Amino acid sequence: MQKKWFDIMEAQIPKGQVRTRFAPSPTGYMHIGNLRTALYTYLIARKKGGKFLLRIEDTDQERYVEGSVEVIYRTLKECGLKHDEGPDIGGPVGPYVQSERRDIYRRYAELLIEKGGAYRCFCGRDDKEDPSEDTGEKEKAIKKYDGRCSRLTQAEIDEKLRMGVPYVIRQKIPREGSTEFTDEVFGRITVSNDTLDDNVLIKSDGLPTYNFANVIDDHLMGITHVVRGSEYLSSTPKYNLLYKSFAWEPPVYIHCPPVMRDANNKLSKRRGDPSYEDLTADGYLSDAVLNYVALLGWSPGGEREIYSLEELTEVFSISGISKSPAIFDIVKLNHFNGEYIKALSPDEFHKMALPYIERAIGTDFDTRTIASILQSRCEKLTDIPEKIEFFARLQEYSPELYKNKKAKTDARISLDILKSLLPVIEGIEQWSMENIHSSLIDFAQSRGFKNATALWPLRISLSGQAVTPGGAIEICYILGKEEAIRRVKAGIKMLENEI
RNA sequence: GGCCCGUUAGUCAAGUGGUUAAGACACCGCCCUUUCACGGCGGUAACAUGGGUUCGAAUCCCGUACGGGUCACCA
Repeated sequence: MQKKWFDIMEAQIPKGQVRTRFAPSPTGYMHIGNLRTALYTYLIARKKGGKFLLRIEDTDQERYVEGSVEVIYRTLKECGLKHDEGPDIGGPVGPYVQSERRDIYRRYAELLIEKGGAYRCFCGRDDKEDPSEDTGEKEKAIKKYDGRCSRLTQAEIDEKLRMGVPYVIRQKIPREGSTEFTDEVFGRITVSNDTLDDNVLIKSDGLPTYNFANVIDDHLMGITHVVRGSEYLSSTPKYNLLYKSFAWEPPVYIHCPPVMRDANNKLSKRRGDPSYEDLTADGYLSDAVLNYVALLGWSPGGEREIYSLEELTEVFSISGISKSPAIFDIVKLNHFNGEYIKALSPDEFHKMALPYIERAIGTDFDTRTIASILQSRCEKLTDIPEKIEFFARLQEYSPELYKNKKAKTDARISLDILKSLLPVIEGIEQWSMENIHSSLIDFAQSRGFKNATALWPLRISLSGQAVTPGGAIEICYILGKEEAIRRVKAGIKMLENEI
């Protein structure tokens, strides 16, 4: 008894395990919404002890962008979304790149024709409209394909085939009845079949459309849970009809609402919204981005917000996914990032901050001390340069800065303090944080000043700015004795001229 | 336009017939502090709307408004 080719294919499908897939198109960058889809997909697989696969959907050769597959690999890796099967690591149901599965789609399309779920269409491109450009108040598509080729006789078909008339393969949608399915997020959805079109399954270039490739691959790869954006919600009935024609079991569907830039528009790279790599380039930590993104459209239910990937795996549940769109709020991401930065060990933070520190002020400073005063004060790594610039270069500043209500200082008091502070600083033998600290605090006490009163003018003279990372003592230490003295003297001179 | 879906503070959101309607970000105030920040404490602020059902509705039903998705040889 000879086995049919499709029996052989079927036999390879892994059974009895949860299998999910992230299936991006290689368009050049990782969209935030895509990253979130990848995360949820990963989480569902891990939570149920299943497999998470990566599949590249490159059936549209016009949109293919060179190098974008690498972007996908890199992003998944940086985020810790490790896939179990994929183009780079292989697996039992490869190939994992759609353009390499051409023959498979072709054979299944023909099988579908035999089963009566599809037909060849010789009509040629009907040049409907170019949907990429809005022609104002365009007539909305009432133009459904009328299905005329589905009524061709076998003789007519053979004739056209013999003459080499180019064709596509279209899905044959029942004209009557309705199709329904249950989405884990949106619930039961029913649509009338007459709203569905006989869509193209195999294009004239021989490659499948998403509509087809997706179904074939998900089935052949044993995908049990399909996670994707809600834009696919309305075409899902067509996919289910395909499953039905093949007599295959449809997967569990999990459609996610879009991530928005504002109330009316999706996040859009074209309109300047950041992608994942824009964010990391801008000083955001992968873990923070991932944590924030997890909470955009999903909630664990409690009050906690900070979760590592591992913890997310524990608490994630499909029922926590929201039906309504969520607006991406960079301000809240900043907060998350700040929290992640604070949670870093001093060593880790120093390592991450070092390039930014060196770029801003060179290599002549005690970068560990600088990092230590920076860590609780920045939300992004890119905040660093502007905060520490003054260490390298004291900018001109206004004597007004010496006046401070809370510290109870003005120019005159400041001048007095600076003058008496100068010998104190000059007298510090061992230039250590402890010594500077005790000398300065002793000075304030012996003169009966509040610490703030004594240290405000000092910090101004050292930094030339009202807001600095760290206080006078840290800044003194970092600048070094010689430079500190030089700046104090400059401050004195300035105040003398002022008064 | 047809079909599908959604709507709790500025934003993310909890909430599944009875709550003083959580929490977080942002904002404001106070405290702490060598500034800012961190931290602590407190505050402003929400159930789109109209009808039902019910002793009782943010929660259930219907309508309205607003918003989104989709209607490709794109995914």
